[in-house]
Amino acid sequence: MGFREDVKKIKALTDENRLAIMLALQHGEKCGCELLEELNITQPTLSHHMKILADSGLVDYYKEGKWMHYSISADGVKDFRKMIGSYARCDCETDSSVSCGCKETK
Amino acid sequence: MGFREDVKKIKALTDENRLAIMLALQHGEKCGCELLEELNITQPTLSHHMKILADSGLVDYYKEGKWMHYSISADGVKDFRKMIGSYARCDCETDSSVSCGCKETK
DNA sequence: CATAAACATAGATACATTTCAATGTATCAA
DNA sequence: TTGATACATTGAAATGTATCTATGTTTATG
Repeated sequence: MGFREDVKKIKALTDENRLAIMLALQHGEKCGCELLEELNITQPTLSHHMKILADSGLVDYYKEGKWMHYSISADGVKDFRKMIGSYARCDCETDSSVSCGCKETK
Repeated sequence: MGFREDVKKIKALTDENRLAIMLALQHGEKCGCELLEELNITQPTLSHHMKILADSGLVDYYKEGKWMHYSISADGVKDFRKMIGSYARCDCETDSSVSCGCKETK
């Protein structure tokens, strides 16, 4: 099975600074230098975190002049929550009209 | 702010074996020795992972004789998804009837 | 062109995580 | 009591991650 990609995506949210960044972007896009002012980290460290968030699909970005503009990806967070829901759920919540996606053993 | 607890919980799902365990428990409880047969890991490694999942609140357990019975915590996964949703969401999804929980700056 | 601002990359350090072998503990059965 | 099963704990090795300083790149401005 291929959980590797899912693990990689979930790891995007396993850092206190990255959680703070997700909240900071929740009301619209910001550039790196704005985020830098809110987070007590250095610029290379921010660059590192933004790369991880962007790679996960949770954050979109575009370059304008010398600025990088970051924002929450609407599709990214939607897909992310759906993926999380496929692991963090129990039988009593299963939608019986939909295949559970697992192979019945025995 | 205290993201530490949330990071700790999210880390519960950042391991391929632990994702496999969550799926394996999705249709009801299992004991450790059953999980051991499905996962190519040693018994101490399983013990390690189950402790992490139990600490996160995603998995419940009880001891019966020499067996540990593990199961998905319905409340645990519900709270987990809610917590994830507080970070993995964008403005366009915000329920306008509810406070966003952030301090308006400027 | 020279300088400054915004960002990326490289390398190093400190720390965390996963895993296993070895060993300990608890429970049950003969 | 002896032995077997299920599970936990300890300690070590390998690997991964977060962070910084130093430096490079790109873009705009004087």
